[in-house]
Amino acid sequence: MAKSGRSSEKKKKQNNNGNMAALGVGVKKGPWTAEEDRKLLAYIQQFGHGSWRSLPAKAGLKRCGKSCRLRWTNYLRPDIKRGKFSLEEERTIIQLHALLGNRWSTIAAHLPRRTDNEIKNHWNSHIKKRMTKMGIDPMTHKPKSGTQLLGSNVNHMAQWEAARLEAEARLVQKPRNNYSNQQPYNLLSPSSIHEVHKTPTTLPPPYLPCLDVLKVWQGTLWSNYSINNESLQSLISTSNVSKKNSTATSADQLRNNDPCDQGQTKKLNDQIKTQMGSTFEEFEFANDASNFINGDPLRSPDFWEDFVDLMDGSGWNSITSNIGMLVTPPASPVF
DNA sequence: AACCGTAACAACCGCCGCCGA
DNA sequence: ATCGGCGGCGGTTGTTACGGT
Repeated sequence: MAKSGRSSEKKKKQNNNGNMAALGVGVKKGPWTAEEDRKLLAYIQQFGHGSWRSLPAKAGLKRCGKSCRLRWTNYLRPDIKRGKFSLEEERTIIQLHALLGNRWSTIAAHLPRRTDNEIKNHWNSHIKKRMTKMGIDPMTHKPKSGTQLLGSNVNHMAQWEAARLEAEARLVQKPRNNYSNQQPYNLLSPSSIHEVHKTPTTLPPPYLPCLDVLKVWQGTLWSNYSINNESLQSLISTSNVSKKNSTATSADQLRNNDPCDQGQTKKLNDQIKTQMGSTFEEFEFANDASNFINGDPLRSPDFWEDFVDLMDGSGWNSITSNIGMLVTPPASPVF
């Protein structure tokens, strides 16, 4: 904890955060009723959630603010996708978990319209068990025999990629979390509140940045798993999605699916990727403005030193000359 | 029909970090 | 620099549904 000066008394207070019981008022727990859902939804529709702490009283609920917030974010929010996880979603979860561990909110940021709670539950009740059955340690993503699934170069990439994914998650989460902060929700009125999650949302999809690096990463990581594709397939799902689909390369993904295709930039990236191999990630990071928040780079000075060395003089020149394009090298920040 | 084990998922709890006073 | 309020996160528990005996 960064703020070490906090007293235990304060902690006690915090643990009762938003809890009406702390105020001596009876607070309801347990499953939410349809009536409670209706009240919560109606209030947020009209006023936005505002302060969660004060919401229950205003909305006429005998719940704590925290409970209301959880009910909203994990169940009532209209931009939530529910139901079975697709093959692609499961694969993304496994890959991101290999990189990030149990950082469910970060993982959720890369799965549009899925909540961290849902992903966590799905991991614990489905994926984790399947991995264990297959003799794979779900925490390390390695076979229990100890054989490494990831090559060393991939591990190196993983370090950077984990940082990258977290940074992207921050970018994703900000607009999504602010979605209803102070603004009333403008929804259709479903006949049953408990059908909210089945009702197609009238809201625009949450903002998601283009995850080129994730795509590249996925292709690389997947091809570096030493277990065969049939095993992976059974690990992910029993569905009949073709092996060809499931093992599409990052280049294929960029070529076929990339909604953010920017012509020459993509061509350059592809060429550089070929030229640079695993160091492509470093290039992309430096070349992406979203890796800087308020002007601060999301990577360490050490990284930039390495990167500048890499890009210095002949390295960059050989890449650009092979591509046949005149491109200025990405600038490194000043520390 | 009753009981039991398991799966799935909703909800809670405690801790932590951020931010404004 | 410190404190308190607040929201978010991850771990855990509780509840319900369902299938097998």
